[in-house]
Amino acid sequence: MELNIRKKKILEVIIRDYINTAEPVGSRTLSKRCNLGISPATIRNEMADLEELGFLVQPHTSSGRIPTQQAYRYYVDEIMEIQKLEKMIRTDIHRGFLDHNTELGPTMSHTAQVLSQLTNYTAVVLAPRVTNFNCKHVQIVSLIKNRVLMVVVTQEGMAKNIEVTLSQEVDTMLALKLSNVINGFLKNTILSEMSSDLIDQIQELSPAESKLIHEIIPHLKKALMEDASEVHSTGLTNLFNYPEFSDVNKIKQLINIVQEKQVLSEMMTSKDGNQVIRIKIGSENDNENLKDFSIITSTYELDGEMMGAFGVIGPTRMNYDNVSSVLNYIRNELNLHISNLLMK
Amino acid sequence: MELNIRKKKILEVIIRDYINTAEPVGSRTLSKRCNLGISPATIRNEMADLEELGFLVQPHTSSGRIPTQQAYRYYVDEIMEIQKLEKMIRTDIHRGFLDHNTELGPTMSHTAQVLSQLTNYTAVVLAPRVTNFNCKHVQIVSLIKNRVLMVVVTQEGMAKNIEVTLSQEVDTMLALKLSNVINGFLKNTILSEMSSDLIDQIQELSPAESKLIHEIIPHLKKALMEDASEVHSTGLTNLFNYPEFSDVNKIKQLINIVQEKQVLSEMMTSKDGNQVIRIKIGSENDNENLKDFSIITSTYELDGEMMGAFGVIGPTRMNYDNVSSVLNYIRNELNLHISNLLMK
DNA sequence: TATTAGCACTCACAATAATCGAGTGCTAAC
DNA sequence: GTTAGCACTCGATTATTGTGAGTGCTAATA
Repeated sequence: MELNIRKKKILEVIIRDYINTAEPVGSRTLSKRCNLGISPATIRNEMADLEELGFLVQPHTSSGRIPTQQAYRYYVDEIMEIQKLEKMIRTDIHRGFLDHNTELGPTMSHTAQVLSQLTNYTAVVLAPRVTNFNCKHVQIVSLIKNRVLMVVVTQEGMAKNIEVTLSQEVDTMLALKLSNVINGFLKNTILSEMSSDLIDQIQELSPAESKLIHEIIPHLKKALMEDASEVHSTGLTNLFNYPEFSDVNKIKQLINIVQEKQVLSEMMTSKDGNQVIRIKIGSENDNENLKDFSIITSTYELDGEMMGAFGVIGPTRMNYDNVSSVLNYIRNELNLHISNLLMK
Repeated sequence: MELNIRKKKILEVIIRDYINTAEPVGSRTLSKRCNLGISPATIRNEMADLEELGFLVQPHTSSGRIPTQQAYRYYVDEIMEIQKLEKMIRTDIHRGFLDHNTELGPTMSHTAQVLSQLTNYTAVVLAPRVTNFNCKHVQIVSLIKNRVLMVVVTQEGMAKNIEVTLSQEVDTMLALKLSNVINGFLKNTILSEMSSDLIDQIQELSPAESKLIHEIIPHLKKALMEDASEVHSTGLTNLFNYPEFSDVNKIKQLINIVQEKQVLSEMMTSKDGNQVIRIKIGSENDNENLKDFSIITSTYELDGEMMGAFGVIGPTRMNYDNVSSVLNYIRNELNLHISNLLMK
């Protein structure tokens, strides 16, 4: 859908204004704000056209107009240009990361913190995942009697704990031996290909030990399949200040979103073209609870491999420009620091 | 403060009624509800007395009366008796725990789930802590280059991860050796007593290894000092249904409480006499955000040693009877299952 | 033909007034 | 000591009225 230049300009001003004020925009106000030198009457005609085209609606006759989701989509696709962040803010962010890049956990929470602070919306950050594919090393630690902890270490140097109860008691020595067996195996192939048959071929195992390995492997596989990557969220209460969230039900929806970590995680890591910054507006979201929100996400990488995701949840009346700029810069920072952190 | 029997009865009925309805209680309604065969006028006189004594207030002249915090305190101390839960509910809870007692984490989240479901308030559960004192075993796992993971295992068979970056690269073999040194030490004493001098006395270490141990020990001590016990919370949105929480600011307070895990954890584990069920009403709470809430907590033990805590946050107009009964029973269940889980 | 001034009309919102009713305190009788 | 009766209070609800920012339409204008 192509709009003529004037319509485009008018739409832009309306959207910008509504994003700032949350108030329906009328022709008179608009005439002052946009310096096209056209009268309210003309603007009224244009607005009527834009309404017919589906870009605007009136909350009630005789009020100003507000943008539809279609308008936001048009704005994001055709009008908005992602600006570079101000130099000062950039250096601020950069310094902040330098102060928090000692460990993975703190880096993640710091990212969430910065995101919510800079955007004034709710931030969500997904920590890197530990999966079947990047599992490099497994250390089995005896906990007590027949309970053991399996520590899975990835190629990138992340770790994940898996606790299980086995059929037999495992002491420190046995735990060490079991670890060695599994790690010997991991030298040649990935975990998901470790089948029952392959286990039986391992020579050095007593029947009891073999039985234990047979118990352990499925547990490992299962735990690594589950997308249990940590989700950090901050600034939940930021949204409370916006007029559209004075309704308790909206807040309930928001809390439900943030608590359904599984869903959130899947949504943020699913591919969507080759977009670096991914914008989902209102009902473009599959999740029912997100129908009244917009969510802008991005991902961070290590060696070209997607490690995790992060983003911002806000009203559909979101400051798409600013959030996009912020995400864009944070993405670079995160890529930089994660690689420093994990590969150094 | 002692009240005569009639006053006590009247106060009780008012509190019960207000807890149910959240509406100020008037003399007429009351006269019907409590079967003492006294007229509204008499009740009015008694209510005037109770107001003078500080147990009741009127939101405005010519409305019914509502209980003060002092009234709730009196109710909790002098009137309420903790009932045994219904047989059916008890067996339900018990079965639920049997289905979820395979691992510690799930048991904790399940507890939170049950609590919030049975009470309709917000539930908080503190997982057992790993500290200097119960630390039995430390396993050092090489992550990547000079980053290692220290897995601390307690006497009770719980584990905690601590990630650190050291000054030198540590490979698998070295990690094993360092683990052995520390564990050899832990056989005789507790971690907090491992001083610099003692480290220097260990014979089998090369200078480089000694240096690493010198780095590791403070990290361990520090991490175990921090009260970083996991906090599970559920049923945040339960409170939204109560009329006193239609105000967004109240909700903000609640969210702040639940997010300040450190504070919550300290508050719940601090001793308070020998009370099994601890009730804090409104401003009895030190935390500013909790001034408008009541919180009822309890603890669970293993071998007489406090392991963790759990509780419920709700309006001061809370159903103290029911919550106390539930906590009481959950406490027993938790004691039972935790000991099964950790010691079996 | 596109633009604009003018005008009658609409309708949410705020302010004001009227009504209602559950509740009170007080007094006098039981 | 208890209670019936009564005048009174005051928040909540509903009705009424303005107000003003906005509209669409029409006719004049460039």
